[in-house]
Amino acid sequence: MNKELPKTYDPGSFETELFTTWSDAGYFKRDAAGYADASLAPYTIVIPPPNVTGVLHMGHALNNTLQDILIRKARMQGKPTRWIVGTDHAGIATQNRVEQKFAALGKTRFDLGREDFVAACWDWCDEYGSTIIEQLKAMGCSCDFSDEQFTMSPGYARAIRKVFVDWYKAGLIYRGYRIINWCPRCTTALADDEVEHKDEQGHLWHLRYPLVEPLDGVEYLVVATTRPETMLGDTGVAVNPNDERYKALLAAGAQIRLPLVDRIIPLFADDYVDAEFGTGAVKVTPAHDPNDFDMGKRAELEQINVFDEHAVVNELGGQFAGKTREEAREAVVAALDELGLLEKTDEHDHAVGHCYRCDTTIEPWLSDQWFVAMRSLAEPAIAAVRNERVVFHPRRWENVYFRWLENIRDWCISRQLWWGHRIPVFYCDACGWSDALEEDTELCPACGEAVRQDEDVLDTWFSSQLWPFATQGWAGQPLDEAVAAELAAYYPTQVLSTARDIIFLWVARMIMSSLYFIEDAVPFTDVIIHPTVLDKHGNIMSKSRGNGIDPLELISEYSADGMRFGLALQVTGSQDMKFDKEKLASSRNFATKLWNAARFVLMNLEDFEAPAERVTPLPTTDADRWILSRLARLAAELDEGKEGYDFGAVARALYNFFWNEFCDWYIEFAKGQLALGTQGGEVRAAMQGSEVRAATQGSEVRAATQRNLVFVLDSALRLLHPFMPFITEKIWQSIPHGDERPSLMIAQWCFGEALAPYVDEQAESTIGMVCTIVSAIRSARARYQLSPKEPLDVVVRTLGDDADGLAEKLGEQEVLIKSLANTGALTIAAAAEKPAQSSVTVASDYEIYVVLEGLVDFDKERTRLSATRTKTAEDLAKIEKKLANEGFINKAAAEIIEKAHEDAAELTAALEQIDAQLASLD
RNA sequence: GGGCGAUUGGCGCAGCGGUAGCGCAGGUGCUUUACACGCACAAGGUCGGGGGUUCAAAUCCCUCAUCGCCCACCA
Repeated sequence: MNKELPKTYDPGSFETELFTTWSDAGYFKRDAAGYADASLAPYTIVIPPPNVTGVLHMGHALNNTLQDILIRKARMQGKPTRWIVGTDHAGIATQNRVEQKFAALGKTRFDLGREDFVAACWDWCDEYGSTIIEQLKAMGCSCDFSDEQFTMSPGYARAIRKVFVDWYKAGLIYRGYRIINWCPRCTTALADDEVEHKDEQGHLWHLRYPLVEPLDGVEYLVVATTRPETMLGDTGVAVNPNDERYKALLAAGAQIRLPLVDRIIPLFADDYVDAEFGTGAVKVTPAHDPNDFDMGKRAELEQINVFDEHAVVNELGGQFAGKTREEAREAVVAALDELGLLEKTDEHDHAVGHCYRCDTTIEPWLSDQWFVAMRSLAEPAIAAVRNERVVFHPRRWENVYFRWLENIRDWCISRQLWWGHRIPVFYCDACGWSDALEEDTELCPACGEAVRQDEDVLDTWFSSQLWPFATQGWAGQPLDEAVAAELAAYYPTQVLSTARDIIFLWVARMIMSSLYFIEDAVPFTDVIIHPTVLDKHGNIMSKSRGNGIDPLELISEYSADGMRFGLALQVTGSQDMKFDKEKLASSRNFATKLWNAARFVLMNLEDFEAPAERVTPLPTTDADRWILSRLARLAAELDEGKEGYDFGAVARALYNFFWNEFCDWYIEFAKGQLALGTQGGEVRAAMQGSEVRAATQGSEVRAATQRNLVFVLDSALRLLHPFMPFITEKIWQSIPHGDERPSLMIAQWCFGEALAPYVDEQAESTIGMVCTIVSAIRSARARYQLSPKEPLDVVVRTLGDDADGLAEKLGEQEVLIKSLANTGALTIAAAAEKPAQSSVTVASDYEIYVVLEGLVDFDKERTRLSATRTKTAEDLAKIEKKLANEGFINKAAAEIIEKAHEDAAELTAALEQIDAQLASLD
C-alpha cells in the first residue's frame, strides 16, 4: 500500500489509465460495481445532450465539470447514481454538415434522394458521433457510458411517435397556414425561439404610393418601410382609424395604384397602426410580415407570396423575378427613384432575425406548418416552478422562465429537412383521409388506396424535450412494466445543469412534456443555470469571432483536474465568467501542491504501521486537535455550500483549507512533532531548551502525527475528489489510508456528523495564538533583515485575568513556536519582563518581544511602533464613538454591544502597552 | 420599449447590515525536513456618482451614469 509517488506531478502519465480502470471496474454504472447502497434514494442526472456534430467547447467543459462534481459526491455518499449520457441528432446542424460534404463533390441532397441522404447522415453520425463523448472521458466525466443514448435511436423514435399521436389526438398538434420564420439557406421553417434577433443598421425608405383618384389635390400617400422589396406583394395600405390626416381619404374609399406592379389596392383602417411612427401609413404585405398578415386577415386582403423558398423573387414579382432579396431591394428602390416615387431615405436601426444555425437573415414566409398549442401545456409548467417542485439556481432565472411561459405562442414543429423524426401523419389522396399513426401504413384504412407520409420532420427540440424520460425507456402509456418500475425509482431526476440560453428551447419544454406524459411528474427537481464562459475581454466565445478555447488544450497544459478546479473556482451566482487560461495556473499549482504535500506525508511514514481498516484520527497535541477541528468545520461548510450549488465557494474553501491551513501550518507543526520520535529529534528538541519529554512519549506523538497526517490527507482527498478526480485518486492509491475499498471514486463520503465531535474551540484558540506569535517573530525578522538561520531570543508575556493559565497553555506549544520561528531562548510567562532592546507586537492578551539587542537600529522600531499606535488609536476612536452613541446602546443587539466593549477594552490596553514600549525605547 | 445582471486594491473576482478578503501581477528576503507551479514578510482599497432607511450600509431602498445579457410585431 505504501507506494512511492514520483517526484514530479505528471498528470498526462496517469489520467487516461485511471479513467480506464474506473470504467473497467464498472463504477460508472448505477450500482457502482456493487458499492452503491440500494437502500438510499438514487441520484440521477441527464446530461444536456451535445449535438452529435459537436466538439467540446468551454461551455461543455464547465457544465460537465459541475455535473461530475455532483454525481461523484452522490456516488461517494453511497447513492445509486446514474449520469445519463448521449447525443442529440441535431437536425439542421447535422444535415448541414452532410450537405457540405456532398457539396464538395458537387452534389446536393436532391441528387442523392431522401433515402440515401438519410443513410449518409447515419454514416456520418457513426463516424463522428463519438468525438464529443470521448472528449468527456478526457475530462474525467463519470457518465454511464455503457448505455449511451441518441435522440434518433429506435426506442426514442417510438417515444416521439407516442407523443405526437397523443397530442394530435388531443388536438394539441394541428396544421396551420401561417407566417413562420423561414431560413432560405436551410430552406426550412424555424420556431420563434430559434431566431436570433440582432440590431442592424438599416434604412427607412419613404415611398410615394399614388392614389387612383386624387382627392383634394392629394395625389399620393407616403408609406415608410424597412423592406422596400416586399412592396411587390403589397395588397393594401393601412392607417390608424383615428388619424385625422387620413380620415377624408378613408371616407372616400381611396384606392392606390401600387407602383411597379400596377395593382389596385385599398386604403383601410386598422388600430394596429401607430399614427406617430413614420408617416402613419403602412404598406401591408400579408404574405411577408406577421403583423401585415394579421391586418390582412382582418381586412380580408389577398396574400401574395413573392418569394420562393430561397427568398428569390418569383414570377409574381414581375420584372424583378429571379432576383435575390438583396438584389430586389436595390432594384426596387432604384426603379421607384427613377419614377420620382422615392420621397426620402432615413437611417434606421432595427432588429433583424437570423437563423440560429447558419446566421442567414430570416424571411417571414407564409406556409403550411405543424404547430403545438402551448397554452394548456404551459400552465402546469408555470405552477410546477411556482410551487417549488422545480427550483432554479440562482432563483432569479425563474422569472425569465415565467415571463416566457406566460406569453407563450404556439410552437412551429415542422421542419423541411430530411434528417430527423418524420412527422407520422399519413394522407390518402384518393379519399381525403389523413391521420397521425403510431405504426406506419401503406394503405388507406378508409379506402384501401396507397397513402403517403408527411414529408416534413420534427424540430429537434421536439425530441430533446423527451430526453429525461425517453432515455429511461419511456415509450408512451400504458407503461411497460419494467419502465414503470424504472421511472418509479429513478424519476424525477435530481438536477439539470445547463446554460441559460436554452431555458426556453429545452428546459421549459422538458417540464411541460414531462408533466403531461409522466403522470404529472416533473423531470427534475433542481435546475442549475451556470455562468456563460466569455473570453478574457468579456466577449461571447464564438466560431465567427475565433476566440474560443479548446478545453483539450487546457487539459494538456493544466491537467484535467487543474481545468476542472479552475472552472469550478470561478462559478458564482451572478457573474458570467471572463475566462483567461492564465487563471488556471493557480489551480494547476494547487494540484502540484496536493502532490507535494502527499509526498511529504509519504516520506515520513517509514515506521508507520498501516491500519487494517480506514485510518482514524488520534489527536494528542493541540496542533492535531486544531487541524481536525478545521477539517470538521470545512466539511460542515462544504455541505452547506453544496445545497446552494455554490461551486465557487466550495472550491475556495477546499483550496484555503488544504493550502493555507494544512500545508502552511499543520505540515510545519507536524515536522516538529515527527522529529520528537526520532533520536536526533529528541536531542535537538532538548538542546533547544524545550521540556525534555520521555522518549516513549515522543514516539507516541510521532506515531499519532503520522496517523493524523494520513487521516487529514485522506479526508481532504475525499472532499476534493469530485472536483479533481484524477490526482486525488492517484494519491489515494499510494497512501496507507487502510480503507478496504479499491478506489477513491467509490470510497465513502463520511463527514458532517462523523467529524462534528472534532470541533475544538480551545485548540483553535491556542493554535491561533501560536500562529500569531510565529508570524510576529517572522515579521520582526523580515523587517530587520535578520537571517532565518540566526535563532532569536523571544519573550512572551501573558496578560489578563488568567495570565498564568495562558502562559502554561502557550508553554506547551513551545516546540511549535521554536521550530517554526527558529527561536533561541523562548520565555513564556505572566511575569516576564520586557527585554531591554526588543521589538514588540501587541496581541489581545499577550505581548511578544523579539530580542534585538545589538542587531538593529531602534529608530526604525520607533517609527514602526508609532505607525501602529496611530492605527490603533484610530480604530479605538471609531469604537468609542459608536459606544458614545445613545442610539447604538439602545438599539443594537446585546452581543454586538458586548463585542464593541471588548474591542474597546482591548484597543485601550494595546494603546497603553504601545505607549509604554515607546517610552522604554527612549 | 420592457426585464435582468455587473460596477470593490494594477487585473480577475469573493463578501451582501456590525472596524474590507482571495487569486494573479508588482515589492523585499529566502536552496527553511514536500513543493520556486515554492516559502516568509510587507505594500496596495474613503467598495461607480448622488440621495434615503438605520444606532450602524460595500452590504437594504431610490436615482443617475457606464458596461453586458435577455425579451419585444413599431412598419
